[in-house]
Amino acid sequence: MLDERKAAILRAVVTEYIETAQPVGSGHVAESPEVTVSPATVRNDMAVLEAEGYLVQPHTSAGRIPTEKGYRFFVDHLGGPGRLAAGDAQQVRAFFSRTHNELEQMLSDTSRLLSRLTRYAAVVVGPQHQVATVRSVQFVALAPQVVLVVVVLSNGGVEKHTLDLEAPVDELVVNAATVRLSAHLIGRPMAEVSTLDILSADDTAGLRLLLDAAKRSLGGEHRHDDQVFIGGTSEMAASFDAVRTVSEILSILEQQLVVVSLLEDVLGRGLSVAIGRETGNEALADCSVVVAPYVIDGETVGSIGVLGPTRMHYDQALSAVAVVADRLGRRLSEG
Amino acid sequence: MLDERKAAILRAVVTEYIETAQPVGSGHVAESPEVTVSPATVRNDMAVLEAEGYLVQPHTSAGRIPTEKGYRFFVDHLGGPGRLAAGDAQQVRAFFSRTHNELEQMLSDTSRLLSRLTRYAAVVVGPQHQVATVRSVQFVALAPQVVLVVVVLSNGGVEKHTLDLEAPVDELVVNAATVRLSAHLIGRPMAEVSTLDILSADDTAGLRLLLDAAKRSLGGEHRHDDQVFIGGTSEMAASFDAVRTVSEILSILEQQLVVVSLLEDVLGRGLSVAIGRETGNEALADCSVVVAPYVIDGETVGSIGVLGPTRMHYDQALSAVAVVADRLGRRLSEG
DNA sequence: GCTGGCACTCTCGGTCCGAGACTGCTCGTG
DNA sequence: CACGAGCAGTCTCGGACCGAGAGTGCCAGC
Repeated sequence: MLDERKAAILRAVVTEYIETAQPVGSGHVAESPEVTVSPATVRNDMAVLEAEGYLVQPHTSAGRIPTEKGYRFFVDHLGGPGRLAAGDAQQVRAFFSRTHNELEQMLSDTSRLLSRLTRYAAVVVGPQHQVATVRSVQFVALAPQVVLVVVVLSNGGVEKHTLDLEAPVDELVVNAATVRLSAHLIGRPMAEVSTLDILSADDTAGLRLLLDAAKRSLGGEHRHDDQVFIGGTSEMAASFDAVRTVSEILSILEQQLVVVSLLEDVLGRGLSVAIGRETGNEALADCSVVVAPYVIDGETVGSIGVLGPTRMHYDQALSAVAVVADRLGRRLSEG
Repeated sequence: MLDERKAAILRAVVTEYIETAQPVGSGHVAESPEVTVSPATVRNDMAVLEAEGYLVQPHTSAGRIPTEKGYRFFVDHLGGPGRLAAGDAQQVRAFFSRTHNELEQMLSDTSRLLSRLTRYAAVVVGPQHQVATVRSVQFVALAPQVVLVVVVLSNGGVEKHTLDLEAPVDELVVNAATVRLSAHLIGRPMAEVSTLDILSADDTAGLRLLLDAAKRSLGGEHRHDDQVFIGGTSEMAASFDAVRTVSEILSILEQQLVVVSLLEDVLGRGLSVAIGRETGNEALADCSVVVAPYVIDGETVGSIGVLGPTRMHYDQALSAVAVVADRLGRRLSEG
């Protein structure tokens, strides 16, 4: 563990480096109000901090910059109170009290809000449909062998699946399927669809075909269906200085699956911040990710996060993400 | 108009500059097989081309680079045959013969395909719902004063609108609205919704309220609802060398409205290529946009395009966009 | 009218300082 | 003996300088 003075020095280095992106020398640290000793003493401590892996020197006779371990200590032990600036808090309140017509529109706007607040890229993973209850089910024939099943959920979400059948089905069968599935599913959470016993022995082959396809499609692996909304990539780009880096990060962000599993990994590990390689993604070595889950009616159904450089304003990002996640969850719980 | 030799010289400059991103000198041009004169002669002609605004010199005693006017002439008069490489053509065929379950998934994948083919950012604007015919209409109550109207279209698209009502409506009214609107709308194109006379004199106030809200919402300005799928931003980023530029372009791409109107502007002017400032957007001064409409059942319903640096491989981009637009339209026409 | 030749210009990559910013170490001091 | 002042040493950075290379414009000759 670090003694108090070393912690103060580490904190000064991290905050100044985040601000200036320049290696920080002992002189600057000594000027910090929290550090009351002379530069020479600071130098001794910085040498220790380097030996213990919290700081590195880009080259001899340069200042120091934090390592991942340094940021980690900063985030874990030196984190500020994390209050949102008054103006920003006001902005969030205003945003969520405005009316948002469509669910997707609102989630997309939320990612913009979050990126505006933090000036980093923001990711919003839409609420899992699993926990929402079903309000309506309908089969619609598009072609003789193609039927669309449309499910409307209590949170305003709509899920649709195209069913490609092996045999043509009749209009009557399609209607029968609608009636049958509605009876079983309405009022129940989506998650139950895979456990339901819908078929009965005297159903026609066509009806069996259709219901079976619907059950497989609706109950299947849903990872695939997660909606992801990403905003603020332009702001994110501005905080790096190599096009190469930006391009690699964009490439990651374009792979929605990767983004979703990234967020869930981070959440799963019980953390809400992943720094550099902690993200588990080599291409994000220069990035940090701040994630928070959001909760609807007591259930964790999705997550939001921001992605920025390792030299991120962690306290601001943490509080922004926390507040927005909280508000979003509450807003979606209402109705 | 340019005489044949000057045209050949311009072409050589443009192609080499596109390849190397370096100013092109008279020596290189003279080595081109299409140019048979000596460097000295080339120099004279290049001076003329510069005076007429087709080329510029970054500084004295450097080679020349094309101006927007130079690119424009190149695209208009010097464009190659524009055949897709065999491998790429194969890739497109394979892509469109694969099954794509959901419409949105397919459009999103199409933008990826196009960006992979061209190595620039690709934009796909989803088919306007206006021309598709309605297959199903349903009202679903979410809360006493909130009703969702869900419309399923013949192309597999689903449109949903949240209706915030001034007064609570009854379940019976919701069902009545479903029946009524279905009767009027099924089998007709979406566009007709605003011209329909749905209400009759003896309708209850609740039904009037609901149908009226639905009509306004479904028939309203639909610009807002255009679905836009953007892919390949990472590849686009890699072709610029200033982070600042990349960030500005990303900022444009994040504003979907701007992107849509950009594509439509370009189409509207009867062009399919906009070079630099021709895009009408100052932030895209270093970019060019190649756009093609796609046609479903004889109607132009959407457009696709790529966005890259002004020093773009125009012939490749043009052919890729043309082929993909054609295939996409055909694919969506089938069923 | 085209071309070879030539003088000129401008960038680019290297080298070479000197200034500045740090560090590590040593030694005096409370 | 912990701290701090002082000092020598190191490394980067920016500017000056220079030569090589690339390219141009012009001119004279075929």
